[in-house]
Amino acid sequence: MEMSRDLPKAPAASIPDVFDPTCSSRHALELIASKWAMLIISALEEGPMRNAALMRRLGDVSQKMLTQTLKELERNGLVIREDRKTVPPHVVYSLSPVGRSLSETLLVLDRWAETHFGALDAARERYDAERGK
Amino acid sequence: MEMSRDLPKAPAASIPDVFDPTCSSRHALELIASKWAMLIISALEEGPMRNAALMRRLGDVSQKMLTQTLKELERNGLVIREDRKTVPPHVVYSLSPVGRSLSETLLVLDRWAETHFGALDAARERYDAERGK
DNA sequence: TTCCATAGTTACCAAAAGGTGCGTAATTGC
DNA sequence: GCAATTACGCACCTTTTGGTAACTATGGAA
Repeated sequence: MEMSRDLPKAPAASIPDVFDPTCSSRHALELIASKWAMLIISALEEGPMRNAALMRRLGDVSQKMLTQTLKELERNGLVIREDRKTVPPHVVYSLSPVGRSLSETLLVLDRWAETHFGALDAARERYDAERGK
Repeated sequence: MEMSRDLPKAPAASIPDVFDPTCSSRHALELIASKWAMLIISALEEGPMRNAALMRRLGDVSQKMLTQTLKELERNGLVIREDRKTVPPHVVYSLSPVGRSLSETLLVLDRWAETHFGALDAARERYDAERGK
């Protein structure tokens, strides 16, 4: 426990702040600021799922993006990947506790989208009508 | 109020569902699933701001992306742009009521990121250590 | 006269996101 | 022997995102 006498540059164990570009909470935000990450987390909130089930639930995700996004979420500890190492493959994805804490907020966001998308559509139409086509 | 006798194709005024690729609530989600949109909305929650103030608050956004993102948010009715048409220019951005309803949820997300980014960092380090670096 | 300030725009470029299609492994059922 | 199954990996391509730098307008200050 170093008691350094002067901390000329250190931001004093700086308070976490998403507005601080050097704070890695930014990275956390950018991780979920992705088209598929949000939906995958929300989907897994309904329970553990296999690859094919997730594809069906998300509707139009490509195999590549699903795998890729799941890998990133697993890497960051939000999703748990259980590979039963059988042939044919049997892999089950589920939320970690941290992932579950996030899914609650994301479901609120989903509900916001489902509630207000009409207002957005209307605003967009109005904007495009008067301003540029 | 047309009482059509049969609706063979119409999804019965389908319940809004972010998992439905044809539901424009998807578009609403994707709008905010952007690095800067989330932060801009959160920043404007602190009050109306001018271009320069937003740049300072966000720390590392480029002028181009700030303008571009603000324009999209304005187009979708989340942000209000007030141009006083003076020289030098004086433009004030603020949240619309719909934008404000969103910002509440986004602030929860910000706080989630600020709370859990440490866990994500640790998980990432572990993952990279054992699996491919 | 020349410079500054503000909030842009535009052209140009690099990087990342995202899609399609093909190959793969080992076991089960035909 | 042969096909189907499942969850990928890889190569190739297009689109979107994002960054830098240069240019714009105009009234007031130096």
